[in-house]
Amino acid sequence: MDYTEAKDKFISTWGSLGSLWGINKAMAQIQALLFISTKPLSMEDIMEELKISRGNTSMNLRQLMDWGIVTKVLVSGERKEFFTTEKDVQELARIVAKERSRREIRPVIKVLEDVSSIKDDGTEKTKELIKQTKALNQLTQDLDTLMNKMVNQKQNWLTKSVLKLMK
Amino acid sequence: MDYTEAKDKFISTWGSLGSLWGINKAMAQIQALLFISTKPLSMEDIMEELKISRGNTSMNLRQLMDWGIVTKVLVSGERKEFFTTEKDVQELARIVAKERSRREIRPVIKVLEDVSSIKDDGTEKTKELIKQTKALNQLTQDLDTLMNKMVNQKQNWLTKSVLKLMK
DNA sequence: TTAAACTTTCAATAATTACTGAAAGTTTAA
DNA sequence: TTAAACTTTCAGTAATTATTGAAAGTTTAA
Repeated sequence: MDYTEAKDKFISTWGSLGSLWGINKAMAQIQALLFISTKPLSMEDIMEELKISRGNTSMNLRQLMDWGIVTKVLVSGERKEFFTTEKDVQELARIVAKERSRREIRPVIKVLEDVSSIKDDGTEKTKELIKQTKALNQLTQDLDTLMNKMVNQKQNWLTKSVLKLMK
Repeated sequence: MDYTEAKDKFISTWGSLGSLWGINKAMAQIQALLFISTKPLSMEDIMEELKISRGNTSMNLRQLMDWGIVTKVLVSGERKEFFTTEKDVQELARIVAKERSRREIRPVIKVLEDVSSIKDDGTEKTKELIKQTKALNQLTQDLDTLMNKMVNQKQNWLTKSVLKLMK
């Protein structure tokens, strides 16, 4: 496997994987491209490399910036904008974990809290609904807490977490 | 909020959340319905409650069974099939974690291994590709290991994990 | 200023994914 | 057996989501 083949394989795999970490294909592919690039890329560069339109590139770069994964960089002497992504995988994972917690997990916890706190009218089905959504709420909150704890250990969070759990 | 409203809210929220844990809407809604039901439900029951077709119900139940989340139960005196889901949230989370590891994470690790082991031709871009995919591979494997460790603590895995990480 | 160089927006369209319903398949009771 | 009761399959269709490209918007250099 040569460079080009490996690069394409990485970008397309990472792209189709986007759904796993909650973003769309183009977004994931742009991030992948920047991730293995040795220097910041312009919109033209990205469009050409991934064969996607200007509009698509613009919208997805914006989203990546909203996530805090990609940043604009100024290249002196150049008028157009250039982009880079966070290059440290652990920092990247931290950002993704925090964003997903904020965007997806918290809102769910809110709904589970509302649903699980309806009035118990004494019927079996109401009791079951309350019991099960309470359990789900507890689990979701615990997982969210756990994730945030891991991710807030800053340096080498993963290694530290693995070590602690080995005991 | 009364029972029906709470139930509908739970089912629809859980359904739109399916993507978070990697399954489609109908699949997640069926699981949600079974999760708060006090007794096993037939295909008819599910179709009627969720207003979905027979075909859709059949296909999604099958998938839920493939995941190991839903099981057929025999109700004596009844000819048709009835279904229940795992009712324990922790066990449910363990199943989902294991399945996602098997279905999604392992295949990615495979690709990352292939890509990161291409021959270093000395160019900067090849070095960068190798370096970055190696880092990603390491991270992915560590997270997978961590997840499996947590989940294999069987009883009260979440609580135990949280406690260990608190230190 | 203004016009060239660049970016963003968004309506139209394409691609993907999910769903339906009827026909084919299977099981069971008589 | 057979026919009623049930489940599965899958081609066609609907719903959703992603993408394009051109017009509108913005910035900068002269």
